[in-house]
This record gives sequence, structure tokens and C-alpha cells, in this order.
Amino acid sequence: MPRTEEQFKELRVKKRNHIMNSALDLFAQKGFDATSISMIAKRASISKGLIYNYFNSKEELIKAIVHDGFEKFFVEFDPNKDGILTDEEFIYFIDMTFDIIQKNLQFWKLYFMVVSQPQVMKLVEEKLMEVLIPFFRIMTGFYENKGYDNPIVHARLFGAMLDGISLNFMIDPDNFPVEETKKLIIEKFI
Amino acid sequence: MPRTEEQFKELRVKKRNHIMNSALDLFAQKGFDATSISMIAKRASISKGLIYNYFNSKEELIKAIVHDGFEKFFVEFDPNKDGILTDEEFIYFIDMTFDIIQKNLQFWKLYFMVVSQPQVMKLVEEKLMEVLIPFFRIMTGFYENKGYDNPIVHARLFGAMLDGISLNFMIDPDNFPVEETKKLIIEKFI
Amino acid sequence: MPRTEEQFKELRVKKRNHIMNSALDLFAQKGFDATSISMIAKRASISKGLIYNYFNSKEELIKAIVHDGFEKFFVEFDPNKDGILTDEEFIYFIDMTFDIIQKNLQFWKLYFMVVSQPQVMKLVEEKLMEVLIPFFRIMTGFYENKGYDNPIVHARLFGAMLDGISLNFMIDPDNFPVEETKKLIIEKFI
Amino acid sequence: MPRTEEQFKELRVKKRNHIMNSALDLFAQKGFDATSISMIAKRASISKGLIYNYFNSKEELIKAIVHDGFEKFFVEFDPNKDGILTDEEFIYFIDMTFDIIQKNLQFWKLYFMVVSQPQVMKLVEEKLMEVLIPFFRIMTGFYENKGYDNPIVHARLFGAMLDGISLNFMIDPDNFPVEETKKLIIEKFI
DNA sequence: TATGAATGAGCCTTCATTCAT
DNA sequence: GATGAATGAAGGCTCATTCAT
Repeated sequence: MPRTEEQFKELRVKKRNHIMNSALDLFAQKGFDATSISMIAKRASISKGLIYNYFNSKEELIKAIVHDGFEKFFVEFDPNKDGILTDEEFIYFIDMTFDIIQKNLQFWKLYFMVVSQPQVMKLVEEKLMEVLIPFFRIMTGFYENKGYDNPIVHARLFGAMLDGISLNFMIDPDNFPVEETKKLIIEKFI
Repeated sequence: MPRTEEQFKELRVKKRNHIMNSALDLFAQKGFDATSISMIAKRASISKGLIYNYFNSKEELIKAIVHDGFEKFFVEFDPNKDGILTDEEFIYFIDMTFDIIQKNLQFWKLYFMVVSQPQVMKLVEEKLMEVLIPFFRIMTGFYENKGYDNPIVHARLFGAMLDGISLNFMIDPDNFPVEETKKLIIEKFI
Repeated sequence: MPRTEEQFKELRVKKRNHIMNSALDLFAQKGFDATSISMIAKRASISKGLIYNYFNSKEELIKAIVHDGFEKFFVEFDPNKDGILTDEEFIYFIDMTFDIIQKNLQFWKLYFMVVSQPQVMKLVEEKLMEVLIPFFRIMTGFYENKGYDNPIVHARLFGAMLDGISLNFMIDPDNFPVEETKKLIIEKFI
Repeated sequence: MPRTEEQFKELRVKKRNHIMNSALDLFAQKGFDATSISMIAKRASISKGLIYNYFNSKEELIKAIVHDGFEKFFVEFDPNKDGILTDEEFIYFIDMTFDIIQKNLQFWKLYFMVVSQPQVMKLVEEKLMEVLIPFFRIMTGFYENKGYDNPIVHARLFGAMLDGISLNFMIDPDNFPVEETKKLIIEKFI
């Protein structure tokens, strides 16, 4: 009894995700260059060759991981999709951000790795901008609506601070004072 | 008749620095793994082998670069070395920080590369802490003296923000609104 | 459709032996250090990289060769496996020894190379002892049964002489008076 | 006050010997390839360059060591230089041999290393023969005078046994039953 | 005579990628 | 779709030897 095309496709998607997750774990733990295709294959319990059935190269693989990760992040940001952030949404967003980072620690480790390694950054620059530009637009709008005279600088500082916090949180997640930091951010940036 | 010991020593120090500078350029530009010893040799206009006359391994080389860089940074921080930061010193420090980053862009690229690549981070973790711990102690003291009730969280947030700003500045130095950001930081964090 | 596990295994065993034989030839002919992985690959008509698919390092490779060789030797010694050597078995053993050396000249060259190169000896010391200790036990038993008062010294002298003969035979096999030497040994050591 | 030419020459000879001794130690301990010129220089407390002032190459150096060692051995063998060995001289020779080996353990380690490494053997083959041929001539003469019908085989077996004993002694000098072995040799080979 | 910086060839090893099965 | 043997380029590193001083 042959499977339907649908079933095949679903299987492929599942396996593809499985490979990406295995790779993400290793990339985040060891770095891009220090992770070999062999290691990924072993971790995913498949053969080396099969990886090339799903991704054309190691670079395509990390590209796919980063793209996917940002796609997910994008969906969770700006809840009602109107491009406008109210104070309540802003607070909710801060909450969400820590939540997302905590749940996807691996991915954010990868993110910083990518950002600080030019050779890898090139691969994902475009996708990154696709996410960051709307983010800055919304944040700038938020400060504009508050009537600040330099909303762009505010937005950039806020973005930078978020990067910094993520970085620090990621380096030592267990000792980071999450709740108190949230409060302080809200106090200072709203 | 051989050179005097003095002559040899001077030669070594000079050449060592030359190698470190060449390596820093490439590490910052391409990343640690993507930079080969061959490339460093070519950039420094010396033979591959000579590098190993000055550094036992590629890892030792990056270690030396990071150590050196932090040593310099350490000297410029806390101007009067009393471990106490006044408001004026704080403002001066913000100024200095941007200055230092601007002048040593390469080094700070390297710094983020190091922090976000576990395999490299291990090599310099100790030295890094040697610099960061006093920094946090002083910052915590600063907020304590201001009578805030959670000086540690303030200090961490400030540190994180500084990381984030450096990172953003570093990625796109030409379009970063330096002066306005400085003002905003002072306004928000003093 | 991939090969069956069976097919892969057979392939591996065959290729592994092929590599070991190629390596043995060269090690025996040129010495361990003077034989490069490149040379072995060329002799085996495979790529350098493939050798590392079968052996983790050059050291592992020589280790495997020595282990294998001794394993074979061990099987041919002490024919009826009772741990006791009769006069007839002793004579047979002398015969066998020359035979084995003659047939595995390469391997015995390697053996002396190994024994006299500390850095290589370390690698195979354990395996060597695994073979030599039972050999000495049996030889000591042989002289004990003859009622000699210093069977251990007899056994050692016999072993030493065998080493020496092998060494001399190996250096110039064509001019070595095999048959007459056998007779003389039997005459002197029985 | 300039030194006389004589004094210069003596100094050169002394330094040359010093280098050779340092090198011998290391060659015997680590093997020829595993010993670098740098290590020899360090052990001799001189510069790398100076070694090349005394020896044209690493190969020349080991050659000189082996030549020198055999020269010394040759002098101590056949005490009265008449080319004839009496029973007493033979016994004395056995004694001497163990003595010499014990006193020059390093050198004899080197000897076996050399013999079993074709690449090195080539370098000293000629010199070796220069010593071995007279040795065999004398030993053959010894057995001829005793009226044996195969004096050459006797001589070769004796030589081989001496090699074997030296090898075994060298591998584990502390546990070798020197005195008893001497007795046994005399008993069996005279 | 003596030094050690400098070279460059060559070594061991790794790994992304291909391909026959 | 799936396997893993096989390749080949490149990387880090060592070391005999040379040479300016």
C-alpha cells in the first residue's frame, strides 16, 4: 500500500526538522566550524549522505536554521499585527522576549554566534534584516507616539539593550535576575 | 658575533606585536576558524613557521591577543584607580568607552566573536573575568552610593546595555548615532 | 538502496588488511617515522583520507599491525596447546620459527624496529608481553623438566639467542646458514 | 694573549664530544627522528647554529657518534692485537663485553636502533662492517683452532647470541641475570 | 666562534562533499 | 530514500637548515 504524496511530504518535513534540531544543538554548543557533518549525522542517527538529500551544503543548513528561527520569532512579535505597540503590548512583549529566549536558548546562542562571525553573518544577513527592520519601525513608532523628539535613537538603544541582555542571559542563564531586570527595563524604557 | 640579548629581545617584542596585529585584523574580519595560520603569515609578510617561534599554537595566539587587549582596556578604566566612580567619572567613562571602541573596533569585534564561540571562550574565560569582576564591583558601588535598592541589577543591566551598544555599534559603525546615544545613556543610567 | 551490513563489513575487513599490508611493507623497509601516511596511501592506491576511515592515527595503524602479527605467531607456537614442550616439539618449534620468520620477514623487521625504538615500543609493549610471558613460561618449564638447576637463565639465554639469530637472519637472509644453525641450536640448547 | 692553535683544536674536540654525548643521550632515549636539533642544542646548552659548525647535518652527527663508539669498542677487543683468541682471552672478552655494554648502555641502544632502521643503517653500514668483519674472522679462527668442522656457523651463532643478549639486556638491564648468563655462555660456547 | 630569527618543505589529520550500491 | 566508503583540499604544526649579525 503506497503512501500518499501527502504522507511523503510530511515525512520529509519531519526529518528535515529533525536534522535542523540536531544541527542547532551542536552549532550552539560547539560553534559552526567545530561542528562537522559527521557529528550532526550521528546526533540525528542518520547517515552523512542523507543530510545532503535535505540540504545542499553545510552553509545551506545553518541558513535554514536561522531563517526558520526568525520566522517563528516574527510570528510571536506584534501580537495583533497592526504594526502599533501599545504600552500593554510593550510590557507583554518584554515578557514574551524573555520567554522566547529562555525556551530557545540554543537558537539565541546561535544568533550571537552568527552575528559575530562575519563569514557566517553573510549567509543570513538578508533574513536578519527582514526581521529587524519591521522591529525597529514598530519601536520607533512606539516612541514617536509618546512624543519623544529622538524616537529613532530610543528605538536603537532599546534594541541594543535587548541584544546585550540576551547575550548576558545566554552566557549565564541560571544566575540572571530575570524578573528584576524586566521591571527595570519597563521602568526605564516606557 | 651574535646580537646582544637586548637586541634580540627588542626584535622579538616588535615582531610579536606585528604578528598579533596581523592576526587580530584577520580574526576580526573573518572569524577564528576561518582564519588560517597561512593567511596570518601572508598578511604579516613572514613565513608560517615563524609564527610558531612566537606562539605555541593558534589558540595561544588568540589568547595573547585577548589578554593584551583587555590589559590595555583595564588601564583606561577607573581613571583615578580608587575603585569609586563619581558622576563626573561615570560620564567620562561613557565617553571613554565609545572612544576606546571606536579606536579598537577590530578588538571589540574579536571580543564578541570570542564571547559567542564556546570553543574560543574557554580559552580566555579566566582573563575575561579578571576584567569583568572589578568592573561590576565598581558599577554596583556606583548605584549603591546613589541609594538604589537593587544596585546589582542596575549594574548588570548597565553592563548588558553596554555590550549591546558595542555590538550594534560594531556591526554598523558609520550609521550609529553616537552622540545622541551617549546623552540618552547618561539620562537613563545616572 | 544501500549495501547490506554484511557487504559493508566484508569490504571493510578486506580494505583494512590491504592498508595494513601496504603499511607493513613500508614500515619494515623504511622505518616508522620515515614512512609517511602519503606513502602508505600511494602504495595502497587509495587516498590519504581513507586511511583515517580505518585507523584513528598512524600510531593506531602500527599498533594494529603488531597486534595482528603476534596474534598469528601465537597460534603457531606450542602446537598442542598443553603448555608443555617435549623434545620433539622443541625441535619442531625451531623449525617453525625459521619458517615463520622466513615467511614474514617484513613483520620481523618491524618487530626489531619496534623493540629498539622507545617511542614505538610504548605503543605495543602490552601486547608484546602478552606473547612473551607465556613463551618464557613454557621454555622455563622445558628446562625444569630436564632437571637443570637454573632453568630461568637457560630460558632467557635461549630467548636472547633466538632474538639475535632472527636479527642476523633478517639483516641478510640470503647468506644465513639456516640448516646448519638449526642443528647447532638443537645440539646446544636441548 | 691568543691561544695557541693547539689549544683551539683541543677546545673544538672537547665541544664536539660534548655535542655528541648530548645527542647520544637523546637519540638513545627518544629515537633518531624523535630527537630534534633544537633538543640537542638545549641539552648541550649551546645554540642550534653552533651544531652545524661541527657537523654538516643531523645524519653526519649520528654517523659520527656510531663511528666513534665502534672505534672505542674495537680498541678494547682482542687485547693483544694478534688476531688470535685464546680460551682465557675469550673468557676475558665475555667479561669485557658485558662490562662495555653496561658502561655504554646508551650507545648500545643506539646501535640496535641503527641496525633496525634501514634509513639510518645505510648511514653507518660501512663502518659497522669494518668492525664486524675482523670480529667474525677472529671468532672463526677461534673455533677453527678448536678443530670444529663448521667454525663459521659457530662464529655466526655466537655473534647472533651476543646480539640477542645485548638486546635483551638493554631492554631491561636491572633484571638481567648477568653473572649466570656469562657462566652459561662460557659453558656452551667454549 | 656563536646566536637565534627565519624559512619552507613536508607531516599528520580533518572534513565537506560525492557516488556506487 | 539511504548508506557509508572514498576523495582531495586544506589546516595546524614541526623541524632541519641557513644566515645576518
